[in-house]
Amino acid sequence: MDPSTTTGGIRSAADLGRVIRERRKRDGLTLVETAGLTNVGVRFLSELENGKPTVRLDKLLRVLGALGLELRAGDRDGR
Amino acid sequence: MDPSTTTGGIRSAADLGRVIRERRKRDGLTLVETAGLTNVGVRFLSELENGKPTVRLDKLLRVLGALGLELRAGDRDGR
DNA sequence: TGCTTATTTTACCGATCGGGAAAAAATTAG
DNA sequence: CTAATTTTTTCCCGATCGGTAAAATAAGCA
Repeated sequence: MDPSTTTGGIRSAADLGRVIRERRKRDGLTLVETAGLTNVGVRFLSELENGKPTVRLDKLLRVLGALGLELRAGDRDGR
Repeated sequence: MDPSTTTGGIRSAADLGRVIRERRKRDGLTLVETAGLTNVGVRFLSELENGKPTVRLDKLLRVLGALGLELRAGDRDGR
């Protein structure tokens, strides 16, 4: 199961941070590089990946986009 | 296709707002009610549903949770 | 193993903005 | 036209985030 890059449900900032970091690593990118191509600070990116709960949506979306990720919303029970 | 409550990809705050409002309406809830059970202000909720890009993640997640929604991240191409 | 280098985390400062409460204004429903 | 719902102000404290530098970790290599 779970063949593609689908993640388990994201219910917390920590979950999200995990997903992002995992993807970034998979792409062999450093924080500095990623920050550069997303127009966010390195510090922000680090905090984001570490599950800071109060990050702003726009910044978050920018990072996801740059990493080729996209969000989806659905019932908690899943697929 | 798309049998469950799966949404198209969420790439902007506007997309997200749309999903949230749709779901809230489907549940027959008012902003005041929803704000109450999510511990966020009515103003925030209104702005969120109208696509304010700078909302904070924690508040956002709280609302999604209260509405029985969950986020998922995957490749832009989808499933 | 120990050392060097690459990467990440954290501390500061300052400008900017988020969002709660409450009420008025505006839009929608009945 | 009246009641209900949503949007928008106002006041305002507290926190975010960028840039930068230093500290702490992780990686890489002989």
